[in-house]
Amino acid sequence: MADATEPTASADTESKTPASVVESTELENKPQTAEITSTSMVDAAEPTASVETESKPPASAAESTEPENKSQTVEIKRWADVVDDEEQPSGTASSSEDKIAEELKVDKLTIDDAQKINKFLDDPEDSRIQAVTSGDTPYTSASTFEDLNLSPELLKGLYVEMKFQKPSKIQAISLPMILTPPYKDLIAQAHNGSGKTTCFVLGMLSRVDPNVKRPQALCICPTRELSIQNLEVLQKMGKYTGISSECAVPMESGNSDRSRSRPPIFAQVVIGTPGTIKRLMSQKKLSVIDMKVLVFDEADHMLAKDGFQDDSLRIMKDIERLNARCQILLFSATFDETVKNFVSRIVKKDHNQLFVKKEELSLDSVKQYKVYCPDEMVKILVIKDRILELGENLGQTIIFVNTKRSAGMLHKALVDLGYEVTTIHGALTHEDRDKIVKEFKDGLTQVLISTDLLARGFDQQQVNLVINYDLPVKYETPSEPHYEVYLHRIGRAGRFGRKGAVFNFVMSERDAMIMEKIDKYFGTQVKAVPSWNSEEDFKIALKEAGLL
DNA sequence: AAAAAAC
Repeated sequence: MADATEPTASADTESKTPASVVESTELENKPQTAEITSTSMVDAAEPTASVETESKPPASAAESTEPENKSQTVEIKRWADVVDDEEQPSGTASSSEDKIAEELKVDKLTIDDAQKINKFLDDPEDSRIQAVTSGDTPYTSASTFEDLNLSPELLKGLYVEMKFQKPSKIQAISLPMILTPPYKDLIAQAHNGSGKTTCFVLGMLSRVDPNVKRPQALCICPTRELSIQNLEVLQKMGKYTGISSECAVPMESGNSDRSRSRPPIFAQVVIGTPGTIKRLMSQKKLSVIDMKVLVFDEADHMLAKDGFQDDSLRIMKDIERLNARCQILLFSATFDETVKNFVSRIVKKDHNQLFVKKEELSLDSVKQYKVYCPDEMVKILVIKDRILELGENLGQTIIFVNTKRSAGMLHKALVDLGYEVTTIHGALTHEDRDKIVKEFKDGLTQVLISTDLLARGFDQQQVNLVINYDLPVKYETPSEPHYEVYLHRIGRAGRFGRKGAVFNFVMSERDAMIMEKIDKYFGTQVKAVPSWNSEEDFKIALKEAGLL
């Protein structure tokens, strides 16, 4: 197990973002001014956070300095974690505040500071999130959940159920923007594992009027699995609020009731996939008249041309027609330039935005490697002799492939060799998919082969190893890497700042080129494992990654 | 000719 590193994150600083304005359209995301007032930066960071689907983790926590402690806090978990309990903080030093202060003066953008501070505290190169706010609404980043005026029931859910202690960086920055009237739209990018889910889940829960027994918050996700996972987080966090919620995903294909039609939805919060939501709306089984918040998780994909753009826009327009002021929240770890431009045009003019430069998007806690494999047979041998043998004690592993066929073939090859692995892809029945995911989440299976079905958002903290059996490439131009998918895949390891390793299998000259392009794009230098045939080389790599 | 979603 690796260590549990606990991330921490935190943003502590409070920065206020002044407004900078901007029209989004024109300035892409260049933030404009923002100053930061850093008020206090005080504490070291500790984040706690959330569960999310993705984001960057921070690392370590240090806690010694903790100023306040709430009595209600139960255990401390750090960055996002929900589940895990291992934890051990590492100490980061509370670094001298002066240093921090010094840095602070320098900055320009808001959230940047938060990161700088954090940098000193824990994670060495942390990411900077650039914020661009519109209008003159001032926002102060939240150093504690109390700063957010959440209901006591919701706070209890955060501390008792989620075991969060304080907001992670993205939470500290985005929550005030989400919860402060006037409720502006938000486009938010944050690292894998940093706690984005908590941001929009809290946003949905806190904006629901408990007295109105009709749907008031809707969250659209790219897969059935992610919808279910997000609903579970919401139900846990909102346990004491009494707010009702429901999943709107395709019904069990169970033989028995296909005929029985789905009943109308009255839950106050609805989370689901685009097709089902669209259908429910057209059948008038999902009323959007009281909708206050519309969330798109993995928003870049949901609004991409080759993603769910049509369904997403349709849903968005149907809601806005009845409710022009419905707040739209877009979250993802990735937003390529094209999508970024597109989404900033479809949200309201006075929206706020948070972005992270692509060069700062890779998680430092997750070490990336490439392994030259002469042919397909070698790839299987590497999986068998290196990964399955060595990896057993390292936590769980996800092996990504590009096609369902590839998934099936690899699965068969490994099973024939006597290994226990499970495989998931969209051609399986919903029941089988649910079962495979549950077994993996329960830790009953160690190695999971998957298509990009699980590339995004899947949150299983025990995953320390990710294998790109096939490198992700663009469908239209297979010689080009699919940068976003790559980032999402590797983000399945290193949740919340934990350590992890990624092995990219490079079989052809084309693959080598793809890895080069990936390095260039993200500003990384993925190291090569000298020989696929050397157990020692893999051990060194894993040791370097902190897994051995 | 893919991944997923779903009619």
